[in-house]
Amino acid sequence: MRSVVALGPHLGLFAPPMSSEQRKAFPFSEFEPKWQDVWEAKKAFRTPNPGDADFDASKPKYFVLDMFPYPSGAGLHVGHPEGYTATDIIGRFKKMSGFNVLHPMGWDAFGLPAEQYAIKTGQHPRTTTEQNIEGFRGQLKRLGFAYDWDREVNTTDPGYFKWTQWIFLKLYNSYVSDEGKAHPISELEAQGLSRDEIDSRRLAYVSEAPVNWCPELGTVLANEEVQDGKSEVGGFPVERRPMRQWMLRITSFAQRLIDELDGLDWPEGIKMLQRNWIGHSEGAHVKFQADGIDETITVFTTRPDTLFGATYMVLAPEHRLVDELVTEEQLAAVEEYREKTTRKSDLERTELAKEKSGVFTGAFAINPVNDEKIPIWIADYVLQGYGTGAIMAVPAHDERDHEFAKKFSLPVKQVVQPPEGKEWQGFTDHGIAVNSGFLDGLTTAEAKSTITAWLEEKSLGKGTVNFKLRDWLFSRQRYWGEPFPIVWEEGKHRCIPESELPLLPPTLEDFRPTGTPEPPLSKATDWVRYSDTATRELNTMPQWAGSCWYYLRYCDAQNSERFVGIEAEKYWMGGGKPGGVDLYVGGTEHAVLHLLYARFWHKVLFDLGYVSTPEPFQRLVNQGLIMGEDGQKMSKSRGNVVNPDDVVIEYGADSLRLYEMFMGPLEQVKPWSMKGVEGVYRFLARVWRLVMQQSEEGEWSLSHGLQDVPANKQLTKALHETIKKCGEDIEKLSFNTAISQMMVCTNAFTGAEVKPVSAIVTFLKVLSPFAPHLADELNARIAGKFPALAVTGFLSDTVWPSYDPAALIEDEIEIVFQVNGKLRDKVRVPLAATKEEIEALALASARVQEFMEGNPAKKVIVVPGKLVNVVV
RNA sequence: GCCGCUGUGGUGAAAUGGUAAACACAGCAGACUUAAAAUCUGCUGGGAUAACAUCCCUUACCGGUUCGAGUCCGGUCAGCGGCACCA
Repeated sequence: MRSVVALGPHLGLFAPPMSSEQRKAFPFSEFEPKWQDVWEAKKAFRTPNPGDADFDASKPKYFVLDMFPYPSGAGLHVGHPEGYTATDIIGRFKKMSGFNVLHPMGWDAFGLPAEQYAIKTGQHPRTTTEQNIEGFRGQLKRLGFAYDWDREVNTTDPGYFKWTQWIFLKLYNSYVSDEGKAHPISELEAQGLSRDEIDSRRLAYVSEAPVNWCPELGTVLANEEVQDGKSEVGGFPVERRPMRQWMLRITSFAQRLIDELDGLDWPEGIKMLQRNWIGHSEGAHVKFQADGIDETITVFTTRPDTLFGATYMVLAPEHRLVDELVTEEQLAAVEEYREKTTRKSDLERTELAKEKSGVFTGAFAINPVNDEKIPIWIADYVLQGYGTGAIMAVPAHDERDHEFAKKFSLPVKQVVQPPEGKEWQGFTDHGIAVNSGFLDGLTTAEAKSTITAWLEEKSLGKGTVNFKLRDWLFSRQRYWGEPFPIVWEEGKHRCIPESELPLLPPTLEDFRPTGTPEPPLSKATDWVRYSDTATRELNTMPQWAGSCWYYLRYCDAQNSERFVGIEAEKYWMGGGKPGGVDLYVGGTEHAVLHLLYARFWHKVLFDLGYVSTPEPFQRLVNQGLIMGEDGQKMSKSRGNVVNPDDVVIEYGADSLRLYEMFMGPLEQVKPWSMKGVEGVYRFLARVWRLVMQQSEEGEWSLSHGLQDVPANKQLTKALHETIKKCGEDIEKLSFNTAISQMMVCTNAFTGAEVKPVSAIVTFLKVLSPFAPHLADELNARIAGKFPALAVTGFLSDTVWPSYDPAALIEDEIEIVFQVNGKLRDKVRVPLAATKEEIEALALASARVQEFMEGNPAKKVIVVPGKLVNVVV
């Protein structure tokens, strides 16, 4: 360190520090902002809609979507441009290939972080949100993305959330029919159903169920937002308490949300995550008569075939029948246990999962299949929220029940015969029913259907499908979100008329949480008062609301009459496939939450006839996380965060774009490398020098090597291979291999003395989706001297070049000779050589004969154009 | 524990069942330069050998299918991600 300091002044004396301009291998910092300005001024990426004068209805559409960002104060992260560059390349490529391309951008700007930042800094969230959006937009513009900024959406804009509220009204005023489709609630009114009956069927309804209350954040959270008993945002403890909340009946769509994944081009892994999350599980409800009192307890089981082995029953501590069942002697113990479990957070419950706990209620139930009296226990390993909150315990064939029975010395009775050599205790797989009366000898599958039919016949139970998915807790006690278009009067809710939308949040000086479950909107006393007798709903919607339908708004972002114009929606979301968006790129972190919620809303809108497809997103691709240079996840605390702005200043936007795509497959997790950025930067500089040359004084001018001559055979081949491979690779989102092909092509041209102009212009067209600034700049420079050979206007408006298959064919090809599958010799043969000729050549090869060691060829495999394998 | 994904040079990676390691990074050598940077050229998986000749080995590990396997099938191990008392 000391020597460097000491050297400083010396270097200063003999070598005055070069300006950074001179050190640059090509003047990207001059032309990149210039092109960005020109594109913006000329609206190069404006996308006309059906009905617009310049709309060409004969072209097919391509809707390519990014998961829109949450504009934080920290600004863009290198992870953002990864997906955005991928969609930008695809979008530009599709546009050049004759599609009308919709490639928009917007802001998911409501939500907790903005509100908390505002609280911390004392600014209004509207102010900080606007600042953050400014910052993000500026950063994105400096990367040269081909967005149609006229379609920008912002979830916090009243012109946007008016329609979020409008969709909520649709949910509020809809129910799900027996066929599982959403219908207007007016149908129920026409049937003369009572107010209470109607309210109990709305897709948006009020519930008093226990919810996840986070005192630190001052809000309730959805199950999906709670991880291990802590809030996903901030990691604060979450406790369960009953509160009056708005819920959305997503469970009514559970089966469709599973089934309709089939028609989507999504990664199997993501489909699996959604299926698991929804958690379809087939089984049966079984009714047990309580002994001595007039109550039945219904349990859910996936193994009705083991009913004969049920030796006790367990209810969740919160089960509504516990009070009725508990006996005098057990009352104190039960009370104590329930007290203890409700105090426990979810975190503690799972942490203590290793050790089973529970208490006997003193009551008994009758096993309907054999009239045995079995004890009823309560235990926290049975969850109130799943199934019926009660189980029949079959300790012989269920691990949890087995553990519990051992701890409390409850009887264990075998009812399934495992295959030879397996212990029956704790055997949970399928086998043969034993000790089970009329089920004996049946396989598990047969026993299941037999007992289910028996139960149904006797009205003791029935086959059921149960889901893990719960209804969606849709209200939050915070300020920075969409207010509900709902008012309360005499304890009843009703919606406000659509004409009163958008319902703006009140202007509040103090929007901090109240510290109680009372939402901050309660502080706006004037706003709260809707009429003399009615007050407004005080909760706001969760952040997910705005992102549930933003892709629809992009289709027609300025429409003030409708959430999206009918024609615009039909065109951009249509196309004959289940999903409307042709390509959706984003991170895996949204695999269950956003993607499930958006699908749910979309299906409701579809059923009600507002959109034309049953699914929102046809093809989904998850980009992989970009790790820090140290291979660790990027984070401020590790100090390994790469700021895209710094990369743009040092190497330019094209280098950043190209590097992000060259790192490796889009979907893969991969570490950042500044050396890698330098590598693609050097590649772009080589492309620059194909066209430009530098004088001694450092002035750039058009290269003398550029000449209006046809490319020779070798260069033509390299060029056409590049056109072909890049086109195919872009479709496959295999950008890294497309870029390496462009490098191969560039290396070939660099080696050539004379640079044929029109071939280079064609190459620039291929390069332009990846490095649009450089490509447009070089094309414009070429146009100065060769106006007839260069593209007029922007390369993004030109047509993607086609390749000539004939140019790819070589006169001679290399054939590999193998003996017993091992490479022994290679020869070049004319392309026209026949199979027989090649085989003869192989057998005549000295090397081949040497390794045949005088043995006769048992078999000769000839793969034309590839190889000959001689088997001896 | 269950489910999913991934294992290839020093590194990021590439390879319709057909020449493993394209393209890049790092490294080494050379050209240019007073010198350096930049640029250009060449070499660069491991081993045997006097050898730029030649041979052997090599895609986490074990086995199978095949004329031929990084690729297909079965098993094992490791890493990453998700779910986790879901009855």
